[in-house]
Amino acid sequence: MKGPKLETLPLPGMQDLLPADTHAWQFLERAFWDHASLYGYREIRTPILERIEIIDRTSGETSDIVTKEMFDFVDKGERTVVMRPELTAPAMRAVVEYNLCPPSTLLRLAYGGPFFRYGAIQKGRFRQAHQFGIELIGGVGPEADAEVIEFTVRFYEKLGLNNLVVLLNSIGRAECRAKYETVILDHLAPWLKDQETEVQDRARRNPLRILDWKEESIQPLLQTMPPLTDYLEDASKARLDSIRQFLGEVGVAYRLDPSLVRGLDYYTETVFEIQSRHLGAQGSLCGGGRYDNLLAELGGLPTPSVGVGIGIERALIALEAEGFAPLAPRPDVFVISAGKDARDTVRLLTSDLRRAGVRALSDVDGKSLRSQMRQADGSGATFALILGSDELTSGQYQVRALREQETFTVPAGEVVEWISARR
RNA sequence: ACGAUUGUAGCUCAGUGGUUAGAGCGCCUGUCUGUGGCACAGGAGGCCGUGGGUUCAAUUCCCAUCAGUCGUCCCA
Repeated sequence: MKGPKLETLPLPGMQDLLPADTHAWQFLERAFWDHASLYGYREIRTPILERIEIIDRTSGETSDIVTKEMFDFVDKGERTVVMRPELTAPAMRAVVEYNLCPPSTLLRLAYGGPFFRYGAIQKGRFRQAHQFGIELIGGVGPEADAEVIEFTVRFYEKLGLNNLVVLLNSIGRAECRAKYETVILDHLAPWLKDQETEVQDRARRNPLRILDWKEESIQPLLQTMPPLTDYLEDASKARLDSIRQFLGEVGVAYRLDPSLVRGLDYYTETVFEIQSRHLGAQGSLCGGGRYDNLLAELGGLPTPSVGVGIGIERALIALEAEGFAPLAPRPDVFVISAGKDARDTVRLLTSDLRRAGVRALSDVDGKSLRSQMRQADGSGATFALILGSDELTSGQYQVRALREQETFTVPAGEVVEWISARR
């Protein structure tokens, strides 16, 4: 029943995480959840599939993510569904549905999981990627923005990531942004006239994103354009100033970047991003900001909120560049049978050791003593416990300390405790 | 989407228009009747990414395709 050879590679942009990789992931996951609990953030888990409207309405119909990077399809119930391209909107959908954040309350949510974007693939960019995130929902004050930013910076500090740059900006509230967008278009009108219609469309669809454009010919114009800061409402300016003050007070370094905008349309006022010098083109490790209108967009009560998404793959790439190499857990003992007589005892003793909380391995194939010693060595076990007919009759077991190359004799009845104490 | 580059052993990579395609590392067995790393010897393991074309002959040359990597765009 052998057909043509199956393609066993994962789909483009998808990754298998092998045992050699998952240890670093587990390390990162533990670090994140420890950190989240320190700040009082509690986990929420939502489905990977979402109704497409949830994403359309929130991410912005003009964003790249919605227009060309959606993993969407029609399910058997003829619903158009999408593999979530980010985690904030789904979490907020749940907040609305279960009214998790009634008026005048504060809600701290954390999450971690996969998201999907059908985009180009390169270093640090996948079609299935993973992120952690937190959302501080119902927080109006600039303290909320500062808390989320500091949370993120401290998380990276704990991981041992240095060489980070925190970029900070305010893109204002909707009214102010609308005003500024006409300023942008006016300023660029002479230049835009000579561009292809595709470029003109792109500009009109979302003028703010022009700040981000990398085209050479537009750079001089961007230089002379009045900054968005000039058009911010007083309240937005005051918020930005307070955030800067709060970050300064706790020693979080940042850089104001007036050209920082985000790819998702739901942000208001505060936006920030943290970059690593290690990643080059994909320098952004995480991105976040304030989204005061998102809950209302989803049909909930207007609820000011701020959050961040932290890319797991990118954190790992940055960690690796810093020389981070997590140690795989090693067995405490490898139990070896010298000759067939001891196999039963080996099996039972291994079971006893494990039940006592000792990481114990043994051979399952009746291999030679030498082979078992090699397995023990290769496993990185601290001890090799050797059982043969001599040991069975004398009741004195031999325990070999593989690193120290010393052999101890331990009475059979005490061997579990002996190893347990020394592992 | 576009551009560059690469697909040969489990891994890293040589190599050739012509019989059985190689190395290092790793793996297995033995030298060593009950003690690992070191050394030595032996061994297993390849539709040379896939499909087509040129040719007496293709892993090698050509085309296509799929996939990886890197970059542009954008982002986590």
